[in-house]
Order: sequence, then structure tokens, then C-alpha cells
Amino acid sequence: MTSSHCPAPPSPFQLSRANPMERRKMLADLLRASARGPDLRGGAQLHGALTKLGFGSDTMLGNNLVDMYAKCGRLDAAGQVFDGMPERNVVSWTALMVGFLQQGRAGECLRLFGAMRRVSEVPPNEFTLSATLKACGVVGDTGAAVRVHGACVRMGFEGHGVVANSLVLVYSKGGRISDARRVFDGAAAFRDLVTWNAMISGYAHAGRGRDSLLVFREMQRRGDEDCQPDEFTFASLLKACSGLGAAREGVQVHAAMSVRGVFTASNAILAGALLDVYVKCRCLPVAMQVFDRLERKNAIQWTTVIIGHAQEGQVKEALDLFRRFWSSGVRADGHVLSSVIGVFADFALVEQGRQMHCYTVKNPTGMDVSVSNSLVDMYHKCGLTDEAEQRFWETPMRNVVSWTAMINGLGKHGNGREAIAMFEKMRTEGVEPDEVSYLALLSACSHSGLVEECRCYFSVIQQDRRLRPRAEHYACMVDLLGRAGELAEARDLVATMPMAPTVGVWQTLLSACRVHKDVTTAKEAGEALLAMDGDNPANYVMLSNIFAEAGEWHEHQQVRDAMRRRGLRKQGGCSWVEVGKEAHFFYGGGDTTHPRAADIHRVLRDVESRMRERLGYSAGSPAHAAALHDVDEESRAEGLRAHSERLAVGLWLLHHGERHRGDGEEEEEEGGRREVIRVYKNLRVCGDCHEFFKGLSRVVGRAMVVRDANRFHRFQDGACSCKDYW
DNA sequence: ATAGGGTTAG
Repeated sequence: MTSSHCPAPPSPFQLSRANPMERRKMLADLLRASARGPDLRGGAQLHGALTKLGFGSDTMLGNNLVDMYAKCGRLDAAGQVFDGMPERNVVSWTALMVGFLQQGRAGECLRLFGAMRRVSEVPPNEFTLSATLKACGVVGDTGAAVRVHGACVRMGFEGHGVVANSLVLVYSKGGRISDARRVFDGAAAFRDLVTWNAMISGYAHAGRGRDSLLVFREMQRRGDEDCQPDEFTFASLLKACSGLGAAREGVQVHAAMSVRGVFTASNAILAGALLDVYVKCRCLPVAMQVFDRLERKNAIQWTTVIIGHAQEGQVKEALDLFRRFWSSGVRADGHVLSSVIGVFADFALVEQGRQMHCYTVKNPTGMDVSVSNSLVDMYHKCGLTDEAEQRFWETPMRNVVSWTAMINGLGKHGNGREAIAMFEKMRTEGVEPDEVSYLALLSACSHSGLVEECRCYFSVIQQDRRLRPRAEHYACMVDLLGRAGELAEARDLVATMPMAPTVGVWQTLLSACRVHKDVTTAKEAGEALLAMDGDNPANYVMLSNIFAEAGEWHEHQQVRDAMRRRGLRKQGGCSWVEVGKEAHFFYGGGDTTHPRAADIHRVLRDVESRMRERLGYSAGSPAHAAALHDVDEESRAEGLRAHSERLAVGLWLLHHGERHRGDGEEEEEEGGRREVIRVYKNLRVCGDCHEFFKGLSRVVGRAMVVRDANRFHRFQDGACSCKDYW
């Protein structure tokens, strides 16, 4: 606050002795002080005094009253004063607009601006335009911002500091970062700290952390006295570092703001942003150091570290933190609940999710649609389609996100036709699909092999002027074409994309190459992929597997060496299964840490031998036999048995087999239905395990649902719901 | 009357 610039308000005694001109000035100062307070009681008393003194129709004092009431959150009173004023000037209009804006009622702010243009002769000034631009940003109407920008240019305010700052912000928040930059460059003469901060934050917000840091360095280089970084600058820089996953820069910013004394323990926002940096940079221990030192932890900070552990696969730690958070008494808002439900969804922890569901029913947050949407998503990701659907129909004021969660869930389960039906129902109910809903739809079509439908909807997106297809939509088409065996067309599509292919696009093309054994295209895609995403071990693994399966051992080894040189290790597979009320975790590569590991192996060997007898199963597909060319049959079986997803299934069988032994009612479970085996895996289910589970579902006579990183596989009676494994 | 920050469901 810059209250030091304001004169001290006059006392009532001074007021009583002053002449009318002085009184008018004093009342104005007193009202400004009440607005700053904010002090509604004092302000209302002044309102009464002012009317008695005969200033009831004074425009300046009326403006001060409007501002005072607005700052005190009394927009009704502000509006009454405004309506009762015999003459309204630009300050009257702007004060009321800013009032609405600051109370979060941006739509009404915009309507006031429209009224001002239509019914009054008063032209807007730079502050009016700035408030209007900000309101456009809040309601997310960048098109309106462009029109207001036009008005700014016509009225000669474009280069003015306040307007330029608002333009930079509204453009960068609206995803038009190059327009933001143009305004920033054009405002060189007016730049102040806020302008710099707006551009730094704009780039950070747009996911262009490098440019954000560059603008900051440029500001530093100029060494302007008035442009020393403040807490806003540092908050944006931290966001930039977090987006980049740039640990080194994050530490530098951490140090710089500590040295300058900007970072204090009481600044919850900076602490939260700092936690986010260390979490995103995968420096969880450092994040926890910062976290533990916080005297008072807010809900956002708790959520950040909980999600941080979840993303590292440290589910137990995430759940422990969550319990601590819960018992600490810090209230969770809708954002926090949605995020935590998202963690349960990602790990398919349905029991935890159900508890949270009960909690949200008893404790509404005012963000019930968001929370409900995350519950719909959670039930889908736990494989409970009926519950997801029930929650969906119970959602009040369903929005596009609610529908998309359903479309996505149905698609992931291979119900492409139902997903399309949902999509069409959404449209008949008047909800406009956006890019993400189309993405869910395309992915649903692709997973169900609905080639023509997928092509058709893809062209709909391209024709709809509201929508711009994103790289992910192209990735979906590449996936579809790959499945349909149209690899050449997939390659052409990548070559002619209107934007640069992303990592995801290349990865999709690469996995299509694997299925169709197209080593030539794989080389191109692999080269592009490693140039862009060379720190991701999964890319090396995929590429080297393609070479191995084609028998190109030299290339295979080269990729492996490149991976090793970079110090990368294959991401560990991890599977889990809920047995009783506990989730049990298994890690790839022969996890023997489970207390019942020996029994689990015995159960798996037993199932295997039944499969050999009844179905002629032999361990390992020919493709993998090539990759493991020097390994004999039994050690190959041994290796496969160590896969985490099999161990998880083994535990399930062990647990349930024992529970039902001697019951004599083995067929009767949960109201006469055979309980479904549910297991989860963080990566893709391996092809051999996929075959194994098919056979298993037949010999044990149970349905089984495996959720992996990609989708759901439902195994029943020797077959899988997915048409083709990949 | 004057602009700026962290978490955020599909």
C-alpha cells in the first residue's frame, strides 16, 4: 500500500471550522480514507453529514461515495448513489465498474461499460478501458478484449501505461502471447515494473518459461532503479521455473528473493510457488524441507506436496500427508478436494475416493460442479462405470467438463458408440463441445476402431471456426490411422500438421511403427523424438525395442548406449491391487519384498500349469522371444512371472482363494455376483501379461479389469475387450 | 478512480 502519499484525513473539528470549499475537499479526503479502510460505518456517517451540508448533488463527492461503498463491498448502495447523481462523469462510471470487477462480478462490469457507451455521452478514459480489459480477461472473452483494444487505439490510449499493462495481461491469459509481446514492445517508453511483471507473468502463464526468464534478465540488464524485482516478479519467475522443471534456476530465484528479503515465512503465496517449483523439478526432499519449516500451512501448500508425492508414485506418503492435512483442521476448498480426488483417481484408490465422496456430500464447498466432475472421473478411472454415471446424472448444473469426463470414461473402456451417443446428447442439451471434449471423442473412436466416425469428427473440428485443432487431436488421428494399418497416411498427416509435431505425436507414431514393424519410419520418428524429449527413458526403450524386434541388434545397442550415457534408467513398473481395505504395491523386476511373495509365486505357477494343460499356453510371445533370444523357456517364464502386474493378480487370487476355501459357496460373492479382479499398473501392461490374463480369465472363471497407463482392459472368458493390444 | 502473483475438475 502507498498510503504514505496520502495526507492524514482532517478531524471533525477541523471540518466544522472550515469554509464550504475547504469542507468539500475535507469530505473527499475523509471518504477516500473510509474507502481505503474499508470503514463502512464511518463512510455511511460521512454520507449523512454530506447530505445535510448540502453537497447531495456534488459530482466529485458522489464519485467518492460510489467508490467508498464499492470498496466496502456494498455495490447496492454504490449503485443507488450512482443512480441518484444528477451528473455522472467518467470517474463515476469507472468507480462503479471497478467496484463490480473487484467483487468478482466481471460480467456486470462489462455490461456497465456497454451502458456507458450507449446511453451516456461520457467518453471512457484509460482507467475505464483498463478495467474493461481486465473484465474481458476474467470472463475469458478475448474477442471482446480485441474489440476494446481497437477502441483504445482509436482513442489514443494504446501506449498508455495502464492500458498497455492490461493489454499485455489479457492477451497472455487469453493464449495470445504474441499479441501480448507486440503491445509490450510498443509500450517501451511507458514501461514500469508492472509492465515488466505482466510480460514475465504472461510468458510463465503461457508455458513459455524460457522467455519469461529472458524478459526478467532484460529488465535486470537495464538496471532501472524503479524496476527492482518485487514479490510479484518472483512469484512469476517461480511459476516459470516450475513449468520448465528448471531446478537450477528455481534455486537461484529462491536465493535471490531470500537475499532481498522478499521471501518471508509469512508470504504464503511465494512459499506455495516455491513448493511447486521443487515438486515439479522432482526435488521432493527439498520441497519437504521448505514445507516442514512453514509455521502455518495452508490448504494449497498441503495439496501441492500431496500431489507431488502422488506424481512420484509415492502413494503411501501421499496418503499419510493427506491424513495429516485432514487432522490439522485446515479447511479444504473445492480446488483442494478436486485435486485430492484426482490423486485417488490416478491411483484408482476407490475406497479412499468413496470416503471423499461421502465427505463432499456432507460438506458442500460452493464448487460442487468441479468436485462432482472429479468424482465422475475418479469412478471411471477406478473402472466403476455405473457409479460414474450415477454421479454424473446427480451433478447439478452439468457443464462441458462433466460431459467430457463421461465421454472420456466410456472411451477408455472401449465403449466408443456410447461415447458418441453421450457427445450427441450433450449437444442436444445445448452444451457446446470444446477442444477437450472433441479430444475425448476422437480418442474414444480411435480406441474402439471407429475409423470413419473419427475422421468425420476430426473434419468437424477443422471446419468449426470456434475451435482450433491442437497437436493432441493430430496425435489421436495418428493413433487411429496406425490402428487401421494406414501408416503411410499417419506419416503424411504428421508431415502436414499446421503446428510443429509435439512429443506426444512422435510417440504415437513410434508406437504405430512398432506394431507395423516399420523400422524406416521409426528411425525418423525416433530421431525427432529424442531431439525433443531426450531425457525420457520411455522413448529410448520404445525405440530400442523396435530395433530388437526387427533383429537390428546394432541399432538396438546404440539406442541403449545413448540412454546409458545420459544416465537414464527405465522407469520402474509398478502395479497395485486393493485387497481388503489396503492397497498392496508391487514393483517390476522381481519384487520379493511382499511378505507373501513365495505364496504368490506358487499361485501363479499353479495357474500357469492349468493354462498349459487346458489352453496350450507357453510363456512369452514370439516377439519377446526375439528380444530374449538367449534365454531358455523356464527362465523366460520366471522373468515374466516377476512382472508387477502378475504379482498383483497373484495376491488377489491368493487372498480370495483362501477366503473362500471351505465356504462351500465359491460361486456366491457380493449378492450372487462373481467378484471382478481389479489391478492397476502405472505403465502399459506388457504384451505377454496381456496374453496371460486372457487365459487366466478362462481358467479361473472370473472377469478381470486391468487399468494401465493407457486404458482399461477387461478380460473375460479368454478374450479382452480391446480389439488389438497396443 | 489506476494495472500485477501461487493451487484448480474433463
